[in-house]
Amino acid sequence: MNEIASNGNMKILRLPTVKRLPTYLHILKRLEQEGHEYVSTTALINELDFKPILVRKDLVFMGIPGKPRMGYALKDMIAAIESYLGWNNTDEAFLVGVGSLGHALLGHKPFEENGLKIIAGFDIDPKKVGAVIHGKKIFHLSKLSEMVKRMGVRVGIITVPWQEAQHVADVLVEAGIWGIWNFSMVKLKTPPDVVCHNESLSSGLAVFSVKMNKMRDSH
Amino acid sequence: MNEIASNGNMKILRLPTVKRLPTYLHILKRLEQEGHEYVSTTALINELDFKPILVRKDLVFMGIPGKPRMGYALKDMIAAIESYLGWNNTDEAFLVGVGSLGHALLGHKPFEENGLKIIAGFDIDPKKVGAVIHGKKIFHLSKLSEMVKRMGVRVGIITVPWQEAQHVADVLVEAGIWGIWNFSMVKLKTPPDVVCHNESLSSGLAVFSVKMNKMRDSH
DNA sequence: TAGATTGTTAATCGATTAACAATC
DNA sequence: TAGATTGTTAATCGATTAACAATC
Repeated sequence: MNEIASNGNMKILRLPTVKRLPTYLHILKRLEQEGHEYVSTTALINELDFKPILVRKDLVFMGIPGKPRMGYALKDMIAAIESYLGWNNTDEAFLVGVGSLGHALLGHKPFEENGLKIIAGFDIDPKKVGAVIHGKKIFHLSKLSEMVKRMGVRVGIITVPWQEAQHVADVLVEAGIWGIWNFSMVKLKTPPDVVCHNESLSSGLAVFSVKMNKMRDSH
Repeated sequence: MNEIASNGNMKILRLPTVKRLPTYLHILKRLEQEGHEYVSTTALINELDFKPILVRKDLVFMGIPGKPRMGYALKDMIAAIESYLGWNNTDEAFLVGVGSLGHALLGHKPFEENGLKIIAGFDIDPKKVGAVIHGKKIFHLSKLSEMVKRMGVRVGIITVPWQEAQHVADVLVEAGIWGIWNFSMVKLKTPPDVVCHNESLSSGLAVFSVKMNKMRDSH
C-alpha cells in the first residue's frame, strides 16, 4: 500500500522534503560526533524550524524506521539520507564561468563532501585561463567539449553571465553531459534527457527583502 | 473584498510568488531594453517554466493591472515588482566571514542593483583583515559592533563556518541590526524583532542530486 | 504499568490549475 | 464582429498539521 517506503528506488520526488534533507544531515552528523546514538523528532526541533510531525513524515517518506520511546538511530538516518541523495558516491563536474560566483563555488568545500567534485574550471578570459584556483586548473572554453567527452564528466555548472548561458549549455549538451546546474538567470533550452536545475540567489534575496519590508512597516 | 490588491502595504506574504519575482524582473528588463512596451503572459512563458495563469495570479497578487488583448505594460510591471521587493531603495549591509563564499558575495554585482549594498567585510583572519576585496575593505570582527552602531547599518550577512554563526549573530543583534541573511547551516537564535533568513546552497544541490539520480535510474 | 515516541489516518491549509466570463 | 487576453471563481492538487492508535 505504501508505495514510497516499500519502493527501493523511490522514484517519487517530494521537493519540499528533499530541500530539508541537508539540514537534517548536518544536525545528525553533529549529534553523532557528540556521541549520541539515537535522536527523537521532538529533540531535533531544538535545532530546527520545523514541527516534529513534519520531520517524521519526511523520514517515513524515505523509509527510515524509528523506535517508539527511543527515536531514530543516527547512523541509519545519516546513511539513508546520504544514499537517498546519492551523496555517498561522487560525481565529477566542470564549472564554466570563473567570475566571483564561479570562483567561490570552485572553493566551496561542502560540495565535495556532498558528492560533487568540481575538477576544473573554464572561461574565455585570457587572464583566467591557465590559472589555478582553489587547486583547480582553469581551461579555455574551447577545450570544454573535448574534455567532457574524453574524461566522461557528467555534470556541468554554469556560472557565466546570462548572455552566454545558453551557448555554454549547448556545448555541454553536445558533449554529452547528463546534468546542468545553472546559476544564470535564464531558462535553458535543453533536451529532455538532460537534467537541468536552476539556482537563483536572487530568489533568496527577494524573500529576505520582503521579510525586511514587512518588519519595517510594522515599526 | 480583494484585500491584497487593494491594500497598499501588502502585508500578506506569498513566498512562492515572491521567489518568482526576480525571474520576472530579469525577463521584463530584457524585453524593455529590446524596445517592447507590452507583454502578454502567453508570450512570457517562452522564457519561463511557469504556466501563464500562474504569472497572471502573481500579478493580480501585486495589484498590477493588464489590458485585455495587449497584455501588461513593462514599465508598470517593473516598477511594481521593484517597489514590492523594495529594490528601488538601497540597504547597506556588512558581511561577516570572508571565506570563498563571502568573497564571492562581496563581488556579486546583482545585489547592488537589487537594493543591497555590501559596504564592508569582517573576519578574524589576520591575513584577511586590512585587505580590500572587490573594492570593499575588510575589518576585524572586533570592530563590527561599534561600526554597526555608528554607521546605522541595518543588514548583516553571515558567511562564517557554522560553529561561529551564532556568536556573530549575537554580536549583530546586540549592535542593533534589523535583519540577518544567514548562509551558515545552523538555525540562529534571534529575538522576534530581527528578521532572519536562512539561505542554503546545499538544498539546491540536494534537489539537483535527486533529479540526477532519478534520471540515472531511468537509463 | 505509565509514559514517551513513532507512524497512520484524517483534516486543514495553501498553491496551482482549469473553466469561463469580461474586456478591448 | 471575431479573437486574444485579462482576471474571477471554482476545482484540483499537494503539503502541512492534527488527532490518535500502536509500540516499546
